[in-house]
Amino acid sequence: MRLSILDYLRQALVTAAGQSGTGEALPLEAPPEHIRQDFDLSCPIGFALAAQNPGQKPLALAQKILNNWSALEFVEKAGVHPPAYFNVRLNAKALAEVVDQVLEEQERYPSQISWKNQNLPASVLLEFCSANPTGPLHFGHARGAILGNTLFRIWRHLGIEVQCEYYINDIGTQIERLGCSLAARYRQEILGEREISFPEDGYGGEYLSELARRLPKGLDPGNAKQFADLAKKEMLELIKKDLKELDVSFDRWYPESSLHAGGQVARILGRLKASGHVEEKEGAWWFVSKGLSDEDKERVLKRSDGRATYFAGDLAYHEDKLSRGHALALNIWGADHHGYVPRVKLGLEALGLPAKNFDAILVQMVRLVRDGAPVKLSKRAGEYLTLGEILGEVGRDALRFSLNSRSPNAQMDFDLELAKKKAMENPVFLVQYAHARICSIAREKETRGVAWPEESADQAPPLEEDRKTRALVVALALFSEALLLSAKRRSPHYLTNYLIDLAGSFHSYYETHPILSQSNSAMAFSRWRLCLAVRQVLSTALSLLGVSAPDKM
RNA sequence: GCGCCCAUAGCUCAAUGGAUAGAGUCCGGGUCUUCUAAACCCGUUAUCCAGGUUCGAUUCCUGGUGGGCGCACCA
Repeated sequence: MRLSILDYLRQALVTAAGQSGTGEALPLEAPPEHIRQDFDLSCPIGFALAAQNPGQKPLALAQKILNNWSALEFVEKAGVHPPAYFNVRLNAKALAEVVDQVLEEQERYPSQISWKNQNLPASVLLEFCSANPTGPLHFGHARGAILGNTLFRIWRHLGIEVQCEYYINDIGTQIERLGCSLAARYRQEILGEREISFPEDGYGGEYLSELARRLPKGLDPGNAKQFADLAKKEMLELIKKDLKELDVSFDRWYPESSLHAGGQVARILGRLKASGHVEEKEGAWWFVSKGLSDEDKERVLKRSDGRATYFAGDLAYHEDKLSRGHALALNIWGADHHGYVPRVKLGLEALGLPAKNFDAILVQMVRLVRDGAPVKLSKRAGEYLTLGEILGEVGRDALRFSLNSRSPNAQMDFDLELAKKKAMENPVFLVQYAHARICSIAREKETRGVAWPEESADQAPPLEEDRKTRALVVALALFSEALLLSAKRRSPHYLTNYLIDLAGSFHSYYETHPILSQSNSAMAFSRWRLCLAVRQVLSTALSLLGVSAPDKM
C-alpha cells in the first residue's frame, strides 16, 4: 500500500515519539507565511503529547521528537518552533511523490485516506429535503438539499456507505388543505365558478390554478381526497424536477402514508401506551417524557378525533430507519425544527430504541439578497421565489458553491447579483477558471503539437523547489485534510475554502511558470504534470460539491 | 418568559484550545509583442461588552448587549 506523504509524516512523528500506531489523528497543516519560507508542513504535536503526559512542557516534547528524528526518505529538514510546532520541509522526491500519487489515482485520489478511527460512522442513512408535496420547492429548501447531497458525495468518496432518503408527508392536514385548494381552483377554472371563495388557509400559489386548468372535465369538486391525490402526485413531480436540476438524487422516497396504512403508527402508539408514556386528556393521547433522560413539554400523539399526529408518524418512521442497521440515522432539518430534535430523541428513547444513533443537522436560514439589499417577497398568499426561478437565474454551480461555503449552523446571505458575476468577487469563478485555464493549456499544447522527450519516455523529471511550486504541491497533499474535516464536521465549507486556496495558488503559479514557452523540456514537462495534478484535484473536489469543472469559460 | 443558532477588517466570510487572527471584495499603486489580464503583484484596516477556566481563549464556561428562529389536537 502506498502511503500518502501526510500519513508517512504522521508515522515518522509517532515513531520519533517512541509510540506505536499510525498517528492518523495527528493534524497536519500548512504553516503561516513567515514559517512557510522554510517549511512546508506543520504539526502541533507538542500539544498532543503534553495532553498524554500532564505536567510536561509541550515545546520540550516537540524538541524531544526532533532529537529522535532520523534522516528520512522524503524530508529535507525538520525544525521545532514555539509554542510546540514540529515543522517539516519536504525534499524534491516528496514533492514528486505527491504529484505522482494524484496522477496515478486520478479521481480516486486521495484513496489512502484513513477515516476509520476518526469518529466517522461506517454507514449513514441520510434524510434531507423532505419538503411537503404541497407546492414546488422554494428557495428555503435549497440549503438543506444541497448540504445533504454534498455530504453524501463527500462521505461516499471516503468509502462510507450512505443512503439518501426523502420522507414524503403525503398525509395529514396540509395535504387536506392542498386537496381543498385544488378543488376550489377546479371550480374556478373548469367549472367557471369565479365567485366562489378560496379557502382562507389554502395554498394560493398560481401552480394550483395551472394544474386545475389541465384537469379533465367531469371531476366531482366535492371529492377532496381525489383532488388531494392528484395534487400531491403533481407537486412531487415538480419537486423531483427541481432536484434533478440541482443534481440532487435520492435512493428512496418514503411516503408517510405507508406507515399509517401498514399499521406501524398504531403499533408505535400502543407501545408508548404500554410503557407508560401516554396520558389521555380530553380524548387525545399525549406523549409524556417523565422518567426519560430529559423532559419536554407534553405533545399530542393522537388527536381527539382519533387521527395520529405528524409526531406519531415520525416516530414510526424513525423506528423503521433505526431498524435498518445503519450506524447513524442523520436528518437535515431547517433550524426552525430545533425544538423538534429532543422531542424525537425522547420518543425514540421511550420506545427503547438507540436514540444515540439518531442525530440531526440544523441548517440556518439563508437570506436572499440582491446587490446587498434583502429581496422583498410579496406578502400575497402563496407567492414566493421558487428554487426553479433562482436556479434559472444564477445556475446550479453558483448556487451549490455559495450555499456550501458557509457552516450550516450560521445564517447567511445569498446575493443573486454576486452569484451571477463572472469575476473574482464570485469565488466559484476563481475555482472554475483555474480548471478551465489548465484545460486551455492542454488545448494549446495540442494545437502547437508540443511534445517533450520526457513525456514519450514516461519519465517524470524532478519538480522545481521554489516557493510557488512547493505551495501548490503542499495544497495538493492537503486535499485529504480538507475532505476529512468536511466529513467529520459535516460541513462542506472546508472544501470550498480549500478550493479557493488551491485555485489561488495555481493562478499565482501560472503567472510565473510558463509551460509551453519553456525551452527546457524536462522543466516544461514537470510543470505540466503538476498542472495536470492540480486539474485533477480541482475536478474531484468540484464534483464532490456537485459543481461542474468547465473546460472553457 | 423558556430554548436553539449567530456576532471577527467598511462589506461578504475563514480560523481543529495554540505560531505574527486569514481570504475575497472595496480603495490606492504596479504588471500583457509571451499557454485565457475573467488573471497576477504590492499596500491600509478587525475578534460585541464584562467576568471566569487555562501555560495559552476568536474558540470553552457564566452574565449582559444586538440580530435570526422556535415553544400547535401544523408539518
